Amino acid sequence: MPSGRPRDEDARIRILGSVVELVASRAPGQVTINEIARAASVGKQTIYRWWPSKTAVVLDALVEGTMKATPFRATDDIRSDFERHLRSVAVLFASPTGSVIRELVADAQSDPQIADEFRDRFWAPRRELSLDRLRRGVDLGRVRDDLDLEVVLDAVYGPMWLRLLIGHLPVRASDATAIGDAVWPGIDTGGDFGPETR
Amino acid sequence: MPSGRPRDEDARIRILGSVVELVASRAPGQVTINEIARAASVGKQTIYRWWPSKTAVVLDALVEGTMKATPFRATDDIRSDFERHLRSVAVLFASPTGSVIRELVADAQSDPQIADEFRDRFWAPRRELSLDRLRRGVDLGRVRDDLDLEVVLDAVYGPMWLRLLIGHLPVRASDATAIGDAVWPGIDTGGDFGPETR
Amino acid sequence: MPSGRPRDEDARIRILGSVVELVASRAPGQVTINEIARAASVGKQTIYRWWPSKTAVVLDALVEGTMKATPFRATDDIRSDFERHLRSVAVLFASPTGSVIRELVADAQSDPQIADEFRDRFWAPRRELSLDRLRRGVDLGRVRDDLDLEVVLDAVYGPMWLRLLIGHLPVRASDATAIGDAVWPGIDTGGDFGPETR
Amino acid sequence: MPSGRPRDEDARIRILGSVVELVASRAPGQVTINEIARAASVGKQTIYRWWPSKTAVVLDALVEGTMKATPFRATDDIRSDFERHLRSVAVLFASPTGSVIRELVADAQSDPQIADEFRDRFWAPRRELSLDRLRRGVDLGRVRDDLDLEVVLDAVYGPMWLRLLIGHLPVRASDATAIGDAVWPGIDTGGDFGPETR
DNA sequence: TACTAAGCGAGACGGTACGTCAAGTCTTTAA
DNA sequence: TTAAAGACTTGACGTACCGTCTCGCTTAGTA
Repeated sequence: MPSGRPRDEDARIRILGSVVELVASRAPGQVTINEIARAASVGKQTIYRWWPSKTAVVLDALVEGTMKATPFRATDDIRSDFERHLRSVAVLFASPTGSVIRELVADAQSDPQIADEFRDRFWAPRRELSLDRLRRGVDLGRVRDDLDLEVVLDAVYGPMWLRLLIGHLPVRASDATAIGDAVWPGIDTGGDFGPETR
Repeated sequence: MPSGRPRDEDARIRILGSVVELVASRAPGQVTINEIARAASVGKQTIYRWWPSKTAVVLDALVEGTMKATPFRATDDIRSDFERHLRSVAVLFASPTGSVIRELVADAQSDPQIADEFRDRFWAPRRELSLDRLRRGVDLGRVRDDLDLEVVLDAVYGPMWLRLLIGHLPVRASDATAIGDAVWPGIDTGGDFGPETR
Repeated sequence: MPSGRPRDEDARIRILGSVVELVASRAPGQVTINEIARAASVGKQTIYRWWPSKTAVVLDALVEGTMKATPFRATDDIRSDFERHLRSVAVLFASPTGSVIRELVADAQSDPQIADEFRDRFWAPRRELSLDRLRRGVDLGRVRDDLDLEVVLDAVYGPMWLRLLIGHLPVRASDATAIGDAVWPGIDTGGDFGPETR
Repeated sequence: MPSGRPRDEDARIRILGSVVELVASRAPGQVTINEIARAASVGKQTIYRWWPSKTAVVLDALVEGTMKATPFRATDDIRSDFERHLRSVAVLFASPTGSVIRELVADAQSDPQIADEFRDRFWAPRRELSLDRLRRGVDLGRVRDDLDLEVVLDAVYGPMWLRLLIGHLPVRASDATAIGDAVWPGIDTGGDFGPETR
């Protein structure tokens, strides 16, 4: 039985909220721990008690805030499911959360531990969902079964991620269709199974 | 006619060399200007005299060091040209230069000016070459003409870049073929024009 | 031959000056390094580059500022020399420097190294002068030669120091005479040698 | 009639005991409230419920622990009484309590309130006893009646206090005699009244 | 051959944020 | 209501880098 004052759950929420707010309000990487603490009306020590670094807080804020932001609709029209998902990814990337992700990927370059956690807690769960959907397509006989599915996913989501991180082009929900147009014909079996047909 | 002592070209070379060496030797983003200066046996001021910031040095080191590292072979077998190029990209990303690129993309997230310069000096020139190759394919009638070519390029190079930046999978030259297998069938016109045929 | 930018002597002077000013302006021990740095228009690092701790700065400020504040007049009238010296000590203790000394003695209680330095650099030189004067009195046959001179000095200066540190009574220059009246008759040989006589 | 759980008297004793123990075991001023609480197996709040600050606890520990440690023998041999007292003071200063006193005097330099309390509760009661003894000597005609008795006491006890606080010489019981030798001849009336004579 | 102008290595400078530490307060459960 | 436990806010600490500055010295071109 734990004794002593329990962790202040409200403080935790205020901290994560302030992180998203601050990261979105300026260039990522320009947010300081002091600012977060002040914005959340919290002592710096309270942050360091529960997170090992600023980036760890940002990661928590990201994971917590986007757990259900990009759901996958599961129909038998796999391509359509993906395009729909791509659209929700685009919306997410264009939102303040997009800045949080950029900040995090940047920090992950210099901290392998953050990189691991980012992949485990943010990337992998989403990836798994996409992979499931793709495998379902293979099972249905609508997606080729001779492909490296990891490569397929990288090709499908690559455009969105690259534009977020490189910035050579804007991230637009409307590109979801263009991605489908470019990638899907090479992916599907070409069979005519009704709703899958185009 | 300029008087005074001329710029020490050797110092410039030592600086750019030390940058690559140091960035490769540890987690990117952990390299300090002081270390670079010390490693290059150079005063810090000499760096700031010629570059506005540490990241600018890194960018120069990158541009200088990769000017000819990923050449594009130009044949009429477009797919083959791309796969060959992808292989050279993989080799580059796996080399110390890969770390330099990661460092730079990380820094670009927080500094729009760096982002601009990175795109102008590193990304765009390569992109242009790829785009030219792709347009040539369209002209030859071997690549579909109804596609958003930017999206196609993002899909083709996305896997390599994503693996470099996210690290969910290793960057391997052998994946070049898998990328071709997954993406190309949706790109080409399916016509039988000889060398292009598969 | 030293290379690099030389130490900024003006900064050193500003720092020591600000220390005295700040220590005098409030309760000793309430002065922070940040305040000193700000008041001296100096980076905190500049302080830490040259002194290991705040207290070391305070000690330097004290030693530097009082090197000649309490001179000893050397006549053959030993008692008179001491009373004069006691008066200058009282004046020193009542000045801002008094606060600096209190701060320093306080810090010395918790840091043996500071205590050593304080004794070596502030206490001992003054003590030596007093001891010399007293020995001269012995040589002249006007001060008893059967006494522990260290004890005598502690008894002579004890009242001033105790009042500075304990604060049970004010430090007044006029007490110099009272101290002479109380202690001297037990110290001198009682002989009548002219100016020494009372 | 008070309800609720009664104050734990044992906790109070454990706290004061731990303070003395801890202050003696390291450089004074390095003891934290957390350590005291832990050593006394007590919650920090229990300390703050009964004392306003850490230093107040230390003061209580001092006053409580030394209430009868330096008694004054009252005979008609005033000098002898003082020397005996000086010896007990030396013993006290050399004991763990000496460290407590040093800590307290140090803290008193930066906190006038602590300084007041220290003087009221520790210094003044002892001082009053000494003063009484000295006045008795005046009444007996064995101590000069033309002296500032406060100055006399500062001169008599100064050596012990100075050595405790400055540390230029050790505090030794044997110095009590040397102090008597140096100071007393100037204090007494020189008359031959039997036991007082030397 | 001197003089002038700029570059050079070195390292101190003012400044900002960091992550740690202790003080004193608050909030829980148990007695 | 008090106690132990321990989380809380606050604010100073000492460190690390940044980008700028100043020193003595070097390396050209100009006079």
